[in-house]
Amino acid sequence: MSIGPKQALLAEFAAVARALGSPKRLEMLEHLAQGERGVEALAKRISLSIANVSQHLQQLKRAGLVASRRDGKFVLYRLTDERVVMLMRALFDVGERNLAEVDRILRSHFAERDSLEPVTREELLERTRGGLVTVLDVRPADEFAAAHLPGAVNIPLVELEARLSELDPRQEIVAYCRGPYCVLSFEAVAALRARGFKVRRLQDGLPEWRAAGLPMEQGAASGA
Amino acid sequence: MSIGPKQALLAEFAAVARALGSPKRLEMLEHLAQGERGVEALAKRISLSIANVSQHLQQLKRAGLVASRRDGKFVLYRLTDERVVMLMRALFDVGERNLAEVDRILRSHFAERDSLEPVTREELLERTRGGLVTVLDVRPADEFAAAHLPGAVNIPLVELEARLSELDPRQEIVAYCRGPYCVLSFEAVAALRARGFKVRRLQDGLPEWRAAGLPMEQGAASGA
DNA sequence: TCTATATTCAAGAACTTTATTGAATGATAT
DNA sequence: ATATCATTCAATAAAGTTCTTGAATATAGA
Repeated sequence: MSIGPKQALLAEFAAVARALGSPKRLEMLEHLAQGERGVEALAKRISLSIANVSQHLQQLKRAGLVASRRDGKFVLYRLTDERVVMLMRALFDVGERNLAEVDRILRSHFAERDSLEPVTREELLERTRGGLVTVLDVRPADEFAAAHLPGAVNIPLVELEARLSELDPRQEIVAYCRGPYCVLSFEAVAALRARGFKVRRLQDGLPEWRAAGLPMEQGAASGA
Repeated sequence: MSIGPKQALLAEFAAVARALGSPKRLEMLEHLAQGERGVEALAKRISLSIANVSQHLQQLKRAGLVASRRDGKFVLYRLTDERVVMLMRALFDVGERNLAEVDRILRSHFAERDSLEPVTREELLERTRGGLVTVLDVRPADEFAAAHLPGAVNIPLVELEARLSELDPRQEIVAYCRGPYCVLSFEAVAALRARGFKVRRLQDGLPEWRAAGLPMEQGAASGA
């Protein structure tokens, strides 16, 4: 008896899941969710050899999670579509709710997590309409330039200490970065709170914002 | 340098993805999505040794995808929550949209698929209110008994040919089974169409209905 | 055409996952 | 207690995955 169409389909879907089944590849996907990246750029960010990154990218491509195009000497990779962001969100969601170990890590490293009460996209949209909030993007400048939330100010986490004066201590700040588990925004909130700022984290990051079809801005300078 | 909290989190999420990365386990999850099952019952349905099924179940459990409870001599497994159904849906969705091979399989085995224009949950809800449709559950009787759509008639696929007289040829029929790729409902639609019935497929199956928080019925006899 | 640069391919060692087998555990009923 | 049945554990061989290394392509510019 040969395998039926159902087993064949499940085998394909399982292959997609397997492509998601490596921490390195998840990290690559999170970076690609910010925008297109070349192989070397990715390799640098996640500290892996170029050949190795290339191989991981082939796997992601075979699984239909990323697509690529050539631009001169470079090959640029990107997520195939927003469905991939949704899939990652669903994966993280299950992990966060059902794995004790995840809970432990979140608690031990992001102690304030519970008290932070993250801001939802809808909430942020309403508040920005009133002009009541500073939206703070703590990702590196190049990622900010590629795309960011409308009116956001960019202060990469590493520069935050040095550029505190750019922030108005009386206005509420909403910080965001790459995604729901991007460490940058957690640390930004911790650092700013310690200095008496009124800060909260955006629940998701830029990719989820984009996947929700909400407007974005491009370019280096903004808001501030 | 030790691994940071981010890598630790991604490692956990990757483990969840890896648990989904086997066709057999996906098949088990689809069955568990219908309701609780014992180890032996599962083993029978997907033709795998009991020991093997048990080991797969341990993996799914470690990944937080299923939970278990003991009932006398039996250990019954179930999905941890509806988030798992959402995750599988997101996975199938990405596969269906982005993998040429999936498209090929769907086309070659379910030629009518495009012409079928599946009925959405919302659409079905509206139509049942008007009493215009026969809702047909083509899953085996025991799965039907565990839970089914309100007012549904149960005719397992294998009995369909013999029980055609139970269906009213003038009324529109909406067939459903275990999930979006459950073969049963595709075949039921094909068989009934060949006999001149007006049939369509429900877009999803029972698990998605449940995950959406819609009402269900239990018990063997119903509707008809 | 030749050279430099970005990426991919190929082969191999270390490690992980899978299916199989048979033994061990845990709960129930005699 | 003992026997019985459902399930899990442990050990193993086969298959698959990961990372590394060095060679092979493909493009751009001289």
